[in-house]
Order: sequence, then C-alpha cells, then structure tokens
Amino acid sequence: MKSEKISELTTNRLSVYLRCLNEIAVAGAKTVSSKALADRFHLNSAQIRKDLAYFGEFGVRGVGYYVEALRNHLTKILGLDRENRVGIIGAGRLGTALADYYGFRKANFTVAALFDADPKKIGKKVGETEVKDIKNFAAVVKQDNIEVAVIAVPAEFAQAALERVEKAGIKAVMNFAPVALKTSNGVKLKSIDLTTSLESLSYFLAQPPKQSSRNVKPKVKDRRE
Amino acid sequence: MKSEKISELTTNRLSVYLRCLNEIAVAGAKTVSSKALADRFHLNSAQIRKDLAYFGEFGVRGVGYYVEALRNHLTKILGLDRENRVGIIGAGRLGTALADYYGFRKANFTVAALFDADPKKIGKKVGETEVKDIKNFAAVVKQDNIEVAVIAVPAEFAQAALERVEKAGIKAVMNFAPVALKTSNGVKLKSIDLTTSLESLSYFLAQPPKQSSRNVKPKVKDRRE
DNA sequence: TGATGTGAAGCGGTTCACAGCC
DNA sequence: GGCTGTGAACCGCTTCACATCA
Repeated sequence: MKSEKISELTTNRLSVYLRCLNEIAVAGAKTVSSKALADRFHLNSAQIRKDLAYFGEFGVRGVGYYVEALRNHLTKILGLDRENRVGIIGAGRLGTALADYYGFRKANFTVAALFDADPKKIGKKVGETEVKDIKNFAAVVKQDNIEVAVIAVPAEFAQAALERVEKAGIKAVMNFAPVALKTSNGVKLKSIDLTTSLESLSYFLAQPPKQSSRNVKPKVKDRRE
Repeated sequence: MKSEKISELTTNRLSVYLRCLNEIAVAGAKTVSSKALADRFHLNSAQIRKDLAYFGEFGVRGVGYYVEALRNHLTKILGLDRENRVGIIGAGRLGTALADYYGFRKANFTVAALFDADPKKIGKKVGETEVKDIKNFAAVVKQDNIEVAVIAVPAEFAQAALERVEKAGIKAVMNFAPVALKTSNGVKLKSIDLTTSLESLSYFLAQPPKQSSRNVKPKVKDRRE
C-alpha cells in the first residue's frame, strides 16, 4: 500500500474489476486469484495485483482475493456507496437519453435535473425529471445538492456551459460535446468525444486492409479498448 | 515521413487537429504554425509536428502549414472523404439517439439501418431509418453495403451481437455496452464505456478534496481528457 | 529569421520475475 | 505449493532541443 497518485487508467480498471467480480459472485465463487480473473476477462494478473495494492493488502497469499470483501472494498474506493446527484445540461436527444440511462443508477448517480435554454423544453418532464431553465442553474444546484454536471449541448455552447458549471461550484463534469474544454483548477473533466472516436474508426477503415489473419502475433490481446 | 505503425492516440489527435483547423479556417487565416495551433488549443507543438510528419511533409519551414491544404490532407488521411455506412444494433434510447446524431453526418457516416429483436420495434421508423429484424442482419449488411456496426444493446447481449457482426464480415465496430468484448483478429473495436467513465468520476468525488488552488503546479495542462 | 522535422531524453504505465507469506 | 505484493526491466508515448531548410 502506497499513497502515490492514482492514475485515471487505474480507476477505470477498478471499475472493470468490480464488474468482473460481480459476474464471479453470481457464479458463486468465494475467492478468486488475480490469475483466474485475468484469464477469464483477458486482463493482466500483475496489473490487477498492482492496481489493488495501491489501496490495501486485500489478497491472501496462496489463496487469492475474497470476492465479497473485494467487491465491498472496490465499491467504497470508487465511491459507489454514496449517492452522486447529477444535473444534465441540454435536454436534446442526448441529454434526455442520458437522463434515463440505467448506468447512472448502477453507479449510484441520481439525475436530479435537466437544464435547457429553450422555452419550449423548459417545464417538460423527462421520465421523473423536470427540465429547468438554465438561467436558474446555480440556484437549483444548491437546492438539489448537485455535485456532478453532464454537458450535453452542441459544441459551440459547451465552453459557456462549463463556465457556468464551474461558477456554481461543481467539481466533477462529464462532457459529451466534441470540443476541447478548458477547465479551472481543481475541476475534474471527463470528455467522451464521439466524433473523435468515429473519425478514428474511419481512419482504420481507410487503411489498406493488410490481410488480417496472416502474420498475426499469437500473443493475447490484453489491452482494454 | 516514416511508415511506422500509427497509434490510436495519434489518429484521435488528427481528428482534433482537423477540428481546430476548421475553426482557424473560419477565422480566415491562410497559414498556421504548430506553435500557434498549440497555444490556441492547449496542445503541444512538437506533438502536432510529429503526428503530421508520420503522413508527409506538409509544413513549410519558416512559414507553418497551409490551412486549406492541411485540412484536405487530414480529411483524406482520416478517410472522411468517403462515405461509411453504419448499422446500429439496438433500437432503444441510445440506439435511436445515435441514429440521428449529427456527428455521424459530419464524419461522413450514414446510418443505413437500425436493428432490434423486439417485434414491437421492428418496422418502425426512426427519422429516415427503418428498424429491421436483427435476424436479417447479414442480409441487410450485404444489401446496404454496411461496413461499420454500432452496438447499443444491453451488456448481456453485446458479445452475441459482436459475433453476429463479425460473421457478417464487418471489420469496424463501435461498442457502447459496458462490457469487455472479445474480438476476432482483424476487427477493430472501439468501446465507449459510460459506466466506467462515471465510476471513475465517482472515484474522484470520493477523494478528500485536498484543497485545490493551493500547491497547483503552474504548468499548462496539455493532455487531452 | 522562423518554423519544420526528428533523434534523443524523459516519463509514465505495463509486465516480468521473484521474495515473502499463507 | 500457491498466490500475493513489489522492485526492476521494459516499452511506448511525449517532450525537448536542435540541425535543417524556406
């Protein structure tokens, strides 16, 4: 156990490990070794051990990890044992799709409000959640204890949305607009840039298909996509 | 100009560069230096030069890059000058939101069909696009020249969907289901795992807030999120 | 002079390999 | 014997720094 800085790559993997453990738990196993986990889910066992060791000595030599105990540890480490209240900015297709995305609930994220500038949208309900006027953002954030903002507006409005978010004191932001946003210090921004992902796929398709299945190195592909 | 293997990190950045150049072009500049680009969009100038140099000597010493010419090069390199036909598997919230996502058009991706197994959804139209029976996937792929599949089904069905996709001969797949999928060789899989991103944000929120704005290193944050 | 293209250094993350413990 | 935890080796990407050229 060290108290170094934890990389985001590690926290992403912790999330994956938890998911894997859930599957293992359903299957009924009480313990699991890093090797078994790695083999089953195409991970690297040393990396699993190293990632976990940042947070404590959860394993038992000669045995492996106790599935239930490790699940609890990871849940706590990832903060999934406490509710995170979310405000989604942009009540368009994406924003509304996100508003009842099941994954939010699973991660203990509650969508407290949607925001938009369009008077035609304000006041409407999306599932349980009401669309509020973006003008009242800061007030609603305060009143509803919102700690996470999701930016789901067109690219040209995203920076302004981010600044509003920061002014309201929010420290964690997930951005879906295809722009590079500039954050203030202390604010955590995660961007999911679908455009870039698509264009990168497009690059792949544009390459001469260099006949797969020949000259393939037999090594297992361990890297996450 | 080398002909090494191009990393995905590089292709992702090419997409970003193109986006930046579009902005520059709108502003009317004819040339731009790597330094100017870097300063404006918080990138690293050496990295821009290196990324571009993989594909040719596009720059002019003492001058920089010709904006229009470079845009054309990048468009071609990324394969954005040819149409990519897409099939979306899963006509739920996410699938339908994606079906008329503007970013697809911008990357020259055309959503040719949506697929679902639910008889209630089959035959319905989402915008211009019809929802087809997943059973006919391979046939529709052939008929409509679909080359890209988007997996937008619940996690438990994603691996089966991927296998169907591969059997139909598709080589480029974008996956939104929160599972690690196993691909055959020669198939390019890009996964966008919202659950993992959320849980990683949750981790950040769960950390003791170590008083921001103090001890911050003044260095510019160059890394993309 | 001013900016590119690039070898070399630097850095962070991954994998190896093994000592240590159950 | 089996498996963890971890220093060391390794690897790939980023950044520096400069020779090169318009």
